[in-house]
Amino acid sequence: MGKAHYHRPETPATLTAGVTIGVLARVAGVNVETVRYYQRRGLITQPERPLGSVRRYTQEHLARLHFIRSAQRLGFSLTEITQMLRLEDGTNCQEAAALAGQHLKDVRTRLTDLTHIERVLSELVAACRQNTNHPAPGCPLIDALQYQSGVDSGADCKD
Amino acid sequence: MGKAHYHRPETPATLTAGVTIGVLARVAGVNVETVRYYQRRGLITQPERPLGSVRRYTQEHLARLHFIRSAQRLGFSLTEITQMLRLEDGTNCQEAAALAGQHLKDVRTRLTDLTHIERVLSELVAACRQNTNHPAPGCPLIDALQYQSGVDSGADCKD
DNA sequence: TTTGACTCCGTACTTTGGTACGGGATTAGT
DNA sequence: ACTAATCCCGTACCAAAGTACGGAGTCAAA
Repeated sequence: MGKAHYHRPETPATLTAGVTIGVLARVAGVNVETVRYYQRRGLITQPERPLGSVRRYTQEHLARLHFIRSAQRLGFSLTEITQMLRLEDGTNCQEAAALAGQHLKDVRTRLTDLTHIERVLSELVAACRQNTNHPAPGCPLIDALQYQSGVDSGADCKD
Repeated sequence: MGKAHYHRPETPATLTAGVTIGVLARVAGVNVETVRYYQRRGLITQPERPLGSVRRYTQEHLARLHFIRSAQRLGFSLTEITQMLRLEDGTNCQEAAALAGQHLKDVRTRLTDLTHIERVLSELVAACRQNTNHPAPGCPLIDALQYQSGVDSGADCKD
């Protein structure tokens, strides 16, 4: 931020004429290498190079990056996002919903597991905190891990 | 299971005299390579080789493996487990609690994020499912990702 | 025109938690 | 003693989502 001595015309909102990859990345808030990586994975198209010059990116590329970031925030993997992008015209709403529904199932499983972990862990931490007075009558946390009773989270029942 | 033509004396509960890595791994329910990997990471000690023979593992190694698995079920990383193992004598209960408390904070953050994701996602899926009748009036899911309003999970507030 | 910043491209490296492979040593059953 | 199964050890590989690097080309301001 504010490190460049001169600035390229960093059209912040419009970028109508097409911008370089660096500007696109800055506007989208990602690393240049990330944009290249997405291109390699086929998540965004690579514009043609105008006669031995550098590539110019447009609004559509920025929209794609927004799409990807939004989906990532919802926990979709790049593979899942790739699948969704095949349905991007919006005419395959039910397919998209099926995809997201499967993902939602995964999210709910993780949620259940994490809830259990939170409960066990907070109980153990609380027990340790109440142990302050005595110097070494054993540690509830270490003991629980040692003898694994009640530590079973059920999280490894993957099916 | 039942594939070996002859069986090594696979002492299931006692393993007092010391067993080979393969037996240890079977009893603990992990892969042999996993045991080696833990050794490389310093999570379990490597017993001496008695005069050009193979290493023998004891109850303590099995206990370590149980400890590691229990901690993993609670979502601790191997790095965190390494730290906890330094406190394994149980005399540093408060330190252990501090470590676990930090982890608990992370767990709660993930829990909050996932809860938000679950809500947004289930709403979007429900909206898509109600969209059945019309062929192509736009897809709520795709649209939400496209224009990223309300999709913000807050999950990228890493601090 | 020079200089500094940026682009392009391929390749390699990162992290986490392991798994797989290959060749030589050892061990156990017969 | 023979043979099959293990062990040992180093190294390479896997997924995911990038990050880093190096050299050559290009571009824009002074």
